[in-house]
Amino acid sequence: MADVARRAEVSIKTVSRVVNGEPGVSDELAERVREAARQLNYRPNHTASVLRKRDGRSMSIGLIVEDVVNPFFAAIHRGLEAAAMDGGYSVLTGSVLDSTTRERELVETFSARRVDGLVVSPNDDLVETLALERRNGVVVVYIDRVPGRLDADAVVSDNRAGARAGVEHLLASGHRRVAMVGDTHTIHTAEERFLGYVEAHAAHGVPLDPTLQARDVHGGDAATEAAGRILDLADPPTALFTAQNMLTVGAVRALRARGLQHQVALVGFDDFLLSDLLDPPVTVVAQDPDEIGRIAAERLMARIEGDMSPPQVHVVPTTLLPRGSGELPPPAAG
Amino acid sequence: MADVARRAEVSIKTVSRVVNGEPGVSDELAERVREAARQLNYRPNHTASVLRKRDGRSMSIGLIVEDVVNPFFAAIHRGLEAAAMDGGYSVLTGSVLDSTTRERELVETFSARRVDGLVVSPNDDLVETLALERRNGVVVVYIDRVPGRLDADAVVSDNRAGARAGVEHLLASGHRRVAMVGDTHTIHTAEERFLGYVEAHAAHGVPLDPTLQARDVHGGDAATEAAGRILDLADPPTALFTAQNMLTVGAVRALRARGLQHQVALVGFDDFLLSDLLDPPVTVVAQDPDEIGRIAAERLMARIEGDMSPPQVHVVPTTLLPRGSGELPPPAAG
DNA sequence: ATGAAAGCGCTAACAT
DNA sequence: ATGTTAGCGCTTTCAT
Repeated sequence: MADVARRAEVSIKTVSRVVNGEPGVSDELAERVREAARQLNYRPNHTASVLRKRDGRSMSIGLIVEDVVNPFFAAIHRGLEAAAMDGGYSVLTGSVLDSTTRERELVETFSARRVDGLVVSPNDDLVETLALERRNGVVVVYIDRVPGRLDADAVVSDNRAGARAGVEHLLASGHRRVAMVGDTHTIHTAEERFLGYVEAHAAHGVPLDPTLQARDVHGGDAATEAAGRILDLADPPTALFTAQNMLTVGAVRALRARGLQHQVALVGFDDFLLSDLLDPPVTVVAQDPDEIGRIAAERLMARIEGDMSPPQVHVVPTTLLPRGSGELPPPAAG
Repeated sequence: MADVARRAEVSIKTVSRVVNGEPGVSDELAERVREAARQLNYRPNHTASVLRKRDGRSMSIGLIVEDVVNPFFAAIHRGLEAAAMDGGYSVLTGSVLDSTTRERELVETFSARRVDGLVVSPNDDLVETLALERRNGVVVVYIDRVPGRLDADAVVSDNRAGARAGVEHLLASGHRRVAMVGDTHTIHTAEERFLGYVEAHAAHGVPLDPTLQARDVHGGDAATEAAGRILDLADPPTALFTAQNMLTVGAVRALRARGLQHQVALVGFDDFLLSDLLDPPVTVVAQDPDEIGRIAAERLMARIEGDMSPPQVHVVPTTLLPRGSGELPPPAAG
């Protein structure tokens, strides 16, 4: 900036005014400054500007997700990025990849870089860590999970209602033995989906059979195995409900391996690419991850800009997409 | 930092030494400083540190891709992030989403934030913009495309050899009319894959038929339409080669719509989730995007740290994965 | 082993 | 309308 000032033969402050579009500079000087900046290929140093500014906002936010390759999180990322960019914010990203250490590292790194806010899917450990950052003025919005003590906004799918709708869809067409494959039960989201499964059964007066429930199943391979075990039972289910996209894919493989994909019905939670091209096409309860990302960004920006209203849970509705696998009828009663 | 110094009753410089693990502080003082930092919940201000430091490296890099939701770029993102984190770098991300304006904005934003380097898949316009940034010391690595004038490292799949292998796979099993659906021809990558298609034909002495070539096809819907048009020809192809993952999916839809998925062979470039679960399973030429991301990060970090060797193209091999769709034989000669 | 002072690129506060 | 000076949080340089 000093170089530009020298070249344009004005004071540094005048350059600052022109660069930031502040009033009080004559057209002539402004043009001289712009020309000098062009010649020197000048780029404002945003970080230096932040350092000096009164409110010190860095106009950047951090997104911490389990894995950017998971299409659900990738879509959240895109929704968030679009909204953030509209608001003038940049996005730092990090994948946790099941490593608690890495999670902490990411929070610390982003914090040292003075992000104005963080969007995270928290486990209860992390909520503690985040509490410290928040005392330093970092704003937090939770996605995909609602922490035990709600100390900040959270944006989640309507997990319970969505799961309930999916399972009721099966029960309504006559299924009485509906198995469930669910993720780690300490994850709030997984628990909610399980409750939806339970509620659907209660609503239809169908008793629950614990042998049909595989919980704490994490990842596609584990799901293939778990679904397989249940399908191989002496008294097997006539339908499956899988509570997460990777689990659904795992279950499809298990059904295929047994040639049961046209006999046993399947409803999955969370849509995935090509689900409509499988045989049969897979019925899913679709989430709206783009929207989750967008809302998270907007809540975060509102908070950064001073919104002090009490923390809220923002619930994004889900949509049941009947495609075939969920409409297979139960075998004629024997 | 001043607060910590006051609390520990030492000078600012001593705090700085402790925080940065520099020698020359007695154990006793160091412990006092650490305790004060803990009590005050102190976080070093990385940006201030960068501003003052001699070499002024921000230890951050920017990744600019077309769309973080595309699994190919998502995987690159993950590979890049993992390697960057190992090297102590943070990652800023941005999706271009087919907008040239946005592309420029992202470059400027990242530049103003003083990233040390950028990883981008460039179009020729952008290469100009980037040249300016590079004069300011920003290092660039290209991915997925090789620009006309090679002024920086590039990391790409072996597009030509991969495409050639895929098409030869079809020709070797007797196909003589192999159609091609390819992306915008100004994209270097698309052009290379087309050349692979041409080379395969030359190697097998099979003449090219321009009516079987749909180029400049962008996105899944366009591919469905383009593949459909070719399949509806009076003298249709017996096999398809699709040069990008979205195009492959589009072609699958076109085949399905006509009930031809078991008659017309299909080989796609770039693998995609569930390609093995479709009916028939889709034969693909798989890329290794994780590896592309990793190598890009490593080249970038080496350059940032002063590697001045001439720019190089790093070619990542591809793998033909025969799964079924590519092994459908041509109909018995009539 | 410890610290005081200057200054990175910029903006706030106050001149002129 | 334009400029001067101080200082953001930190590291460098140079003392002690």
